[in-house]
Amino acid sequence: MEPGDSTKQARAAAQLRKGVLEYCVLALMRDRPRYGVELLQALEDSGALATSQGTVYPLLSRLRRDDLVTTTWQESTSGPPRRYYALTESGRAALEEFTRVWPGFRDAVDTFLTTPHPAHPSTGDPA
Amino acid sequence: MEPGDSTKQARAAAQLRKGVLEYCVLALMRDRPRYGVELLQALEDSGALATSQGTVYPLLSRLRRDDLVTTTWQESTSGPPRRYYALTESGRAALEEFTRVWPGFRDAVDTFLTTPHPAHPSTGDPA
DNA sequence: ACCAGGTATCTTGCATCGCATGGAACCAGG
DNA sequence: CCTGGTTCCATGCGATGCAAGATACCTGGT
Repeated sequence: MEPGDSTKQARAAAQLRKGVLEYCVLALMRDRPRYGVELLQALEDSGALATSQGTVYPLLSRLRRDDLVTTTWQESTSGPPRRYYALTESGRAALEEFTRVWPGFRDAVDTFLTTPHPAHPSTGDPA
Repeated sequence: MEPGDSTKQARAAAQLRKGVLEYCVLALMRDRPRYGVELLQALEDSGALATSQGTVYPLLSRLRRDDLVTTTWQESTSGPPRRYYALTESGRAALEEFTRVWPGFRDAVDTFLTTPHPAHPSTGDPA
């Protein structure tokens, strides 16, 4: 890790991932079942959401525990068998729910970051 | 709580807030010192980031502990004195850092949610 | 003087989450 | 047999949002 920007950027980005990662993983399974390392690589390719196995596998366990995904073992031509994760109906519903909520959240953050916040015209004492 | 959407929406939104709240609070202090209840109301007004005192005050304590904000007591005309929070240089730097990181993160999530994810053309076994 | 209500701040305990670390299993090739 | 690559998973830590409760100040009514 370079000591220059990695510290602050990593800190901000790490907190940012919280909660969003779950739904990005669900989104990755939307059109096709995926297996662990594949998800890891897709997140890595996105840049801003790169993470580690220690994050993804417990996350996948939670998704399975909550019946958002089902898994099937499938043999591979280049290594041990892979566990493929596919969305259940609940998983698809959760993904759609998040897709509905996300724009409002995103725009709210954008507004906070870009809009000036002068003295509130109708709140606080005018003194 | 209505059993329909509130549960899922609340769940998704709650996880979403994690990590972002800190920087939205810093953003609210960018142009003017703020006090606790004022921040709470501003977040409430935004809709998507509404939260409670039990979230904001520990957050403000952390910001002060990490020297991202300084505080000054100021008397009020309508109640007990207020503790106003103002950005330090570190706090302003952290806010700017987040402002730099946020667009990339936001766009990455947008891409995951809106882009179809068919079989990867250059990854995975071609079988 | 007394008490109720609104304003404002802060603490405690809980559940959850990202992550570093480490380990285990399977397969191919030397 | 043994090394290396691939894939999976569990454990423990630190940080965070949150509900619930406690404390204190000020104003106004009786």
